[in-house]
Amino acid sequence: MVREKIQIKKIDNTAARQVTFSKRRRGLFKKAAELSVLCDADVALIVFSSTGKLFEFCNSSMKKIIEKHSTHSKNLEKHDQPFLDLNLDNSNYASLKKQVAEASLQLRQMRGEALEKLTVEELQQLEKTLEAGLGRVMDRKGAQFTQQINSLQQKAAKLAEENVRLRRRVLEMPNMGKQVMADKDNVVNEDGQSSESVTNASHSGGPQECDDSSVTSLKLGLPYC
Amino acid sequence: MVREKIQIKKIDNTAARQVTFSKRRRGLFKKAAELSVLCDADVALIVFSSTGKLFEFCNSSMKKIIEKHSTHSKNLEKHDQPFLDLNLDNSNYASLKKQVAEASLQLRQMRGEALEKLTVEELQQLEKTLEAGLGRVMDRKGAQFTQQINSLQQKAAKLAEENVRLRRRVLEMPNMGKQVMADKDNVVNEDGQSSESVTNASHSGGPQECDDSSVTSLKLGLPYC
DNA sequence: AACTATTTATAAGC
DNA sequence: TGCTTATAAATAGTT
Repeated sequence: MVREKIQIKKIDNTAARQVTFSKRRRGLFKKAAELSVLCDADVALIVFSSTGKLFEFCNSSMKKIIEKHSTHSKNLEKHDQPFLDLNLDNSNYASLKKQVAEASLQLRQMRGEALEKLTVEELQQLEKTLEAGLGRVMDRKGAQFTQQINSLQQKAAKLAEENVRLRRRVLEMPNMGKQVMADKDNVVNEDGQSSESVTNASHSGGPQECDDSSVTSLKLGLPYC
Repeated sequence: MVREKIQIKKIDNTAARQVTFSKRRRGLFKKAAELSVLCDADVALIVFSSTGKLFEFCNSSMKKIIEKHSTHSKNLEKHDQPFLDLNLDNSNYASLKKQVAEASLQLRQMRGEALEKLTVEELQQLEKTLEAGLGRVMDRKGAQFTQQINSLQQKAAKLAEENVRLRRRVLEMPNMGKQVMADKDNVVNEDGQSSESVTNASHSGGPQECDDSSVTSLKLGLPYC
């Protein structure tokens, strides 16, 4: 990266490797600390040198973060052997309790309860989080509404089409009288949900005028004809 | 580090913080990986974003490294009573996991994540909850501000009172000269936080005119005299 | 460890 | 999110 670009592969020369380890380790830990401060993140960094020496960094409590990490990855794992799991790291049990308590408190605070112990800064942070969440929820709701409206419009369009077809049929058979009734089984029913209004329409009399009143029930309030 | 050098302190702007988090996180993980390869080191890096999202890197097995780390630091920890705790109610373990999962999901949804599976009705409910919570948080914040202001006003009033008393004393003893100095120990110091300005004020000379300049440092910017 | 030429990382802006 | 650019930081090789 400097006097000459290097390949990222194990440095053969032991002395050189140790020097690079020292330099880069310092750089890495500095970056880790900066990230945790700048971005308010929880960072845990554990490094074992090739000689087995331990170096670690954590902006809060290493134990806490490791527990949090365990819980996170546990959620994704399958519960193959719960007993084995328990015996192997029973420390998780206590941490789970803590997590439940912590999550409950957070939930309560987001609902506006148990705010007494929060500082003004924490309240401000909470407010920001809530505003952001609220914004996303409202966006999502809007999207859902839009989707429903689109779906209804499509359905309405199909029904209107079907309606036109039915009316044509009625007009083409001006003398068939009650026969229209027998035809209702042939009505195309796209998805079952609208069958009621469709059959209602075909039930509403035998030969009929092409007046708008027999069609309005299919408009669903949308600008289709 | 670039267009402009930045101070290493929490980035206030949420959007900017997230952008920086993404960029620096990538950089940090790259460096961690390079260190592990170049220097044949064991590296484990766990990062939780401020929104609770987990990012991790490990050149080998996270579990292994954490265990290795535990072994190193376990020399300091005690094992209270892991067996007792477990045996007494291990049936709760699974339910605790469920609770954590449920609470996590709820928290994420309140933060505006994982909304895909929610119906419009659920979204509406969530929105109401968030609005209510936000309202309470803002109320609380306002109350906190009010309280701080009141407390400051009271403190200011007391200081102003004390000031009047001191000035009177000074006026009543026009010929005592340096004696005022010996009186400074009687100055009421409410909480220690303002002692500096108070003592400064009483230090600012012996017998003095009742000019405003000797009082301004006690006004705390509030409309008291 | 110090030096420094160069590569990398990245802050700000779009 | 990704790209660009100007500049700060990191650092490989040398001493």
